[in-house]
Amino acid sequence: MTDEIQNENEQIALRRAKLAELRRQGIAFPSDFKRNVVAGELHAEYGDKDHATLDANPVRVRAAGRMMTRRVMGKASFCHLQDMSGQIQLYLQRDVLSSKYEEFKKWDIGDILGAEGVLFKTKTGELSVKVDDVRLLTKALRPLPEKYHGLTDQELKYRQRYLDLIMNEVTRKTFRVRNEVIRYLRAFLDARGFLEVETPMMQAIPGGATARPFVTYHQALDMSLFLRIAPELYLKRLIVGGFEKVYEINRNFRNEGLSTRHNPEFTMLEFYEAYADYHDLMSLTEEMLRSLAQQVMGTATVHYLGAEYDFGKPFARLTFREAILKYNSGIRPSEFDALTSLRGIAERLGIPLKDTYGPGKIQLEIFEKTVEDQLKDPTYITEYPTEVSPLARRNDRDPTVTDRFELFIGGREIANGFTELNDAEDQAERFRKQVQEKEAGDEEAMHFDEDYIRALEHGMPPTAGEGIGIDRLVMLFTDSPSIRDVLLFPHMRPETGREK
RNA sequence: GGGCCGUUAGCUCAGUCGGUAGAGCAGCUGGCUUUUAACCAGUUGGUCGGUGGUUCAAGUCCACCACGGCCCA
Repeated sequence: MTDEIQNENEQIALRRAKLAELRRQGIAFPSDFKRNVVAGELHAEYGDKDHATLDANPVRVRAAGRMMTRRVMGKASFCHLQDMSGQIQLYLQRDVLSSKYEEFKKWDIGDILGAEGVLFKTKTGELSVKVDDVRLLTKALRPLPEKYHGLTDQELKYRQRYLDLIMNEVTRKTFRVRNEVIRYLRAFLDARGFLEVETPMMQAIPGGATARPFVTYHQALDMSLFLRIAPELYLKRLIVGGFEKVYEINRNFRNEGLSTRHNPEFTMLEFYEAYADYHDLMSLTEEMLRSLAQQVMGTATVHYLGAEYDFGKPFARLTFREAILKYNSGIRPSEFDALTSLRGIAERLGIPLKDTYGPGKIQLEIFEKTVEDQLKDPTYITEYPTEVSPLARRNDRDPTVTDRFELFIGGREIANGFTELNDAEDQAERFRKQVQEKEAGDEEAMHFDEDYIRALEHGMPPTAGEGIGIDRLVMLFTDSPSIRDVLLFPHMRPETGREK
């Protein structure tokens, strides 16, 4: 503690001294100031009133917020208060405030103030409060970043998000949009009779996706538990139970590397509808995203990293096979299915393969390497190989592919959906195959979930289900290059004694 | 995991050929009763990310490490 104080810079030391004086006076952290307006309301209601009108009809207001700027001109001063809705300027005069004006001059940028007065317009036409009473509500001990450039250091923006939020309107906007996106998706599904549910985040058997899970430990039960990689198998148990339309918006956890597109915890929307198939979900998703863009952006055209995506047009549709052949002129249709020719293609493309890979897995690797990032405009890819779709229903015409689709926008996977596999015996067979792959060393392969098979044996109606990555969707709608920009507190490595 | 770039005052950034650290904002002192990147005058503030090395001398050159950014796998 002593060390900390000695190491602190002089600005902090000075602010601590000012706080100590407030404590002596017994007015350090008051809680009784009640505001009756926020800045945004004032601008909306009185922003267009002229000076004479405001003078003739005085409007008394009590506002509170963080002091962001300050201009002291001897016997009068201006400052801006910032609250959740915006900023309002205060005008303070010594002749009006007397000793409180001298107090005000000791306060610092970053302090939280409460002020009372009447609205007026300055010479330059800015709506302001002519203050006749003002109090310091919270002393800030640390100085804010520079007023003009603000906080621009990416690392500080992520690690000290509170500062980023204080200083950057763009950041505040991003997280408001995130909230709007989620609210809209809820409303969209609620309006169509879907029931929002919550299923376990800690699971004894992680399932519903191919990914490496985090492991945690339950003391009382003396057992390992996994943080979920997907809610899928629980949501389908609810379909078996008769909740025929369900959805969940919640966190998934995957034990993989960090990148501009991956955070260890991320938010997914998953929804399931009985008596629907994957074609129904493609239509529903298209409608959902089109109206979401319209609602959140006010237009169906989304601008992302310099490109433009029109959600108003019908989304393109290609089968998985068509897509690979379209973007690989060197691959002949006759080479597409046989393991040996596929291995040759992968080798030419420099894709490392494991012995356990079947044709479907190799096709998927080729797809990810050569097709995915070219799918800029909203595009559905359908009929993924059965080998890499262990929870999806087989296609009636071709059992080596499934009734599945993924949606790509801007070269990134946004959604993944399929007609669910409701054949308990086929599902058990697929699980056994996954277990074999796990035993062969694939840490992402699935476990055998006996209770899930038992649930299917009770009969699950024909059902379609889908997952939509909320973070990636929000990245699109906020023009954010990194997933970290749309997570309030993205995962960062510890600072390790570099505290500033 | 690999490559490239970055880390200097609270914040935003300069720093030449290796010669002992600079600006703007913020802060402090004084002036200023409609300012708004307020203005005018003066002024404080540094473990140059860390450790080691080369050198008479390192913010600067070298090695390793930490954290971050971008690209690739």
